Amino acid sequence: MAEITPGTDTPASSTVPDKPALEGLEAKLNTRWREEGTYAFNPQTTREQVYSIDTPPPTASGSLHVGHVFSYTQTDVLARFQRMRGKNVFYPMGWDDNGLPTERRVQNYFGVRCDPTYKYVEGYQPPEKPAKNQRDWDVVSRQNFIELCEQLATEDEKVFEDLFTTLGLSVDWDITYRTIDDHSRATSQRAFLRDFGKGDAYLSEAPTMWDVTFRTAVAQAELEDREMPGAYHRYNFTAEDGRGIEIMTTRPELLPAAVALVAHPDDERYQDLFGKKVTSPLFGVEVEVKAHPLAKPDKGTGIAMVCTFGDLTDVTWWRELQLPTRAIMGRDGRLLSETPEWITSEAGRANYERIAGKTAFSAKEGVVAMLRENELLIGEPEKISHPVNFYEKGDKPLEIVTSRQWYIRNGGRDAERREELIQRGRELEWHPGHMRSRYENWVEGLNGDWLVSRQRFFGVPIPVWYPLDAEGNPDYEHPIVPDEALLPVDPAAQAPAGYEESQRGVAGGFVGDPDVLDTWATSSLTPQIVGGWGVDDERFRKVFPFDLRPQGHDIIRTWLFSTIVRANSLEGQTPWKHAALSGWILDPDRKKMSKSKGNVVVPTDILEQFGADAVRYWAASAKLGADTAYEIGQMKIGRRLAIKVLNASKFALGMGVSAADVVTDDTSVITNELDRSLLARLVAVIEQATRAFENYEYARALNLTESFFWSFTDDYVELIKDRAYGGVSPEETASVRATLATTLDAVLRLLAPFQPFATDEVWGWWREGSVHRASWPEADALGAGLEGADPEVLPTVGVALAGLRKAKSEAKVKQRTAVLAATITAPAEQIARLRGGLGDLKAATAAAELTLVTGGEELLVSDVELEAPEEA
RNA sequence: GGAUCUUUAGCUCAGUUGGUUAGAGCGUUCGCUUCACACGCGAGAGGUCGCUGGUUCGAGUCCAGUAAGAUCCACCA
Repeated sequence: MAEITPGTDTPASSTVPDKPALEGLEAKLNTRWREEGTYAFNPQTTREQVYSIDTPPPTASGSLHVGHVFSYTQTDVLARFQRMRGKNVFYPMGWDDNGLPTERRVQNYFGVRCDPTYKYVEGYQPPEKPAKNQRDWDVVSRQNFIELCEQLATEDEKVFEDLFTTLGLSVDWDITYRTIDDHSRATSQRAFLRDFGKGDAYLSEAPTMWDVTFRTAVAQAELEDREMPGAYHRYNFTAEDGRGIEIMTTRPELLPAAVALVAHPDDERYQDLFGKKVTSPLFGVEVEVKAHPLAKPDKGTGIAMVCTFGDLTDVTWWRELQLPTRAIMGRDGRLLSETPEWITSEAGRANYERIAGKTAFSAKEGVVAMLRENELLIGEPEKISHPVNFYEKGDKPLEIVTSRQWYIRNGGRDAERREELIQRGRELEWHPGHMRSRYENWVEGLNGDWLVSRQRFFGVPIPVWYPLDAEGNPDYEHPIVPDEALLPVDPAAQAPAGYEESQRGVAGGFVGDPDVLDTWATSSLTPQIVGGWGVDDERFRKVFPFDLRPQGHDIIRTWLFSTIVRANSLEGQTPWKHAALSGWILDPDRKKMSKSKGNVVVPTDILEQFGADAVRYWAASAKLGADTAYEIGQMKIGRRLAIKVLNASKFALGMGVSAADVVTDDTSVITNELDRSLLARLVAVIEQATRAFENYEYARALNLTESFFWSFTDDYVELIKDRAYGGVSPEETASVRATLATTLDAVLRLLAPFQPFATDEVWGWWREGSVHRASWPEADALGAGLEGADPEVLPTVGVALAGLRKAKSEAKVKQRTAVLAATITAPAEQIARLRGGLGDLKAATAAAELTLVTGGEELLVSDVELEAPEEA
């Protein structure tokens, strides 16, 4: 963290080129930064010195997206600010290679399939070319599959690392992790076992949302609604007195699974039926009529058919009314092929056989056909469109099946814990603040604990075994857990302590839990994984709780929430101090960019086309949380700014400006009023930009700095050229040089978080080291040295300058055309300011005579006499 | 059904605790090869701040209502 002492004349690392350009800066400076360890975390540190970032690990097997560029730039800008403020920034990078996307990619890439019951093969080599037919794929053990994943991930990660370095992320590339590597698996399993030890993780047999394609249970956080066509079907149940009780349902195929009819307790129509039996049509099964306040009298006929299970309301009724379980939906999404024993009538059993083994869709057609044949259907089905639950990665509606699953307590079944988690959310500073309400909405809407077991093969195995009793039945009440020192383990491949592998599946032996953990069960531990929880306590204490969690607002309910759940359970606190929520990238039509819409922009192309500083400018112009249009125009502006930085710096340094001219507090050399005015404005910009950054409003800091910089180049630099070239006096030249040096020094620092390449390139022309290791500019000392300086001199002279330029523009002559005479009328105060820059104004406009007149309400330039145009 | 955000120039957006005549860039129009920059420079046109009320000496800004768009959550018979 060597900071250059301002004023020392140190050798520059490169010279000012004749034609400064952005091309090639990314490669050149990235090499230097890596060699010099510019962004390395210093482990010799105190917690107070550290600013730690819990960076989102991108899915390395996914495709590069312009959204990556957008959100990661926003984080990087904040990281660079903190680093310049003297923080020891802990900015690692992780790769999320745990989960379905990687599973699929590894399968297709190598032509292999994972079967956890297979034995590990040392030195396994996948087929040279993947077999075309999936049936011919190699079948490998979980450990071999994980190794293949790591192998492929290494290649995929290289692509991301290249993108991120080209983009200029100031990540410490020596600190990386993968969510499927040994350390992450061990951390995930250790955390799971700790939760289990405390009773925060538990095993339970219960109805769960089930994806019939992937054949796995899914959690509430992975659900999404999709609007689907459906139809209301009406038919009668038969009461004891022979009366028909009409019900309305969208799922007639579940009629064989009916367990009750439910109406509202106050519904007068059904008072006499409560407690009575009714019989289902077609299947002749008796069910009881029950009362429950969740039944809505105005919905359908006011009385609902409860099945096990059609939807989550059925689950509630089943639980609260202690209804029998009559499951007919298999885990493959087909009705059970065995006729259920509760259907006893001959006709009922014959009817069931007609739909046995069919998919939900075909069974529905079958039941409706039977209802029609028997003239039991009341009216025609009424077509509707209604929301249906889907697994976010699935393409068939979810079913509800009963299965034994692992859960982690998340407040979904416990008001006290829910309140605690809401409280944790309030301890966190949200940027922007309104994102907190999304978190609270989610927590308040939880309808159960977090289901973490998945019936998949690839992932972090659930680290438990079950003893088998004398009959060979697993004892789920007493799982066998491994010693933490042995983690990570694979219960499908390893025997628990005290058992031999030969006892697997044998009565009196053991069986491994076949499932893996939900990918979020590992992703929720990124602070623990990268912080070295449990293996490097010293580091963990220095980085946890993290200062910043940057992420997209779409994953508040998953990543952000689950991370809080784990930290709350494991550490009893909020895992971070600040959460920065990035917005979406929208295409120019204001639609979310996505692969399926075919409107994805490849980020490497735009980096190539505009340069990293330009692309970063676009990303950093958007506030946190703001969904932002993908806009090439902003990148062009960013590119223009970066080029301007190079050229304006070239000009200033060409005036003989050097590091020795930079002023920090002793401003005695700066005697000119215009110069003092510029610096007074600079001080204000530093103050405001710093405050904005402290509030995570980097876009505002950029805006302030940029505006100042353009007025510096367009007005100030144009005004002072004559003095800078030495056209007035040595004192005036010294004043200008000190002002140029001080301004350039500060502007480079202010822009460094946004445009790290152009600013560091210029830094190398006249300073030592990297601007990214220089300190953030301080306003106080400089401001004190400028006491009495009038910040309004420059803009007032600027108005006069514009007036004279306008006269030339209207006359359609060159700007360097001489002004023979002109009158400037203004109130006394402005006339006084004008005098401070009158010499520069005359020189810049080639004016021979400017008459100042006190009067009027605003500054007016009049009676401009211009030199006659030259002969062509 | 609950919650949140957005609405300012043709476009993309600033506008901090209410304070003179509402800003920027792009685009557009008219000019200029000015010795840092044609990947440039200068100048101009362009807005009753979604709408209706209210508070106030004063409202783009605060309050209430309303419209349109977007998002999150819940519901899913």
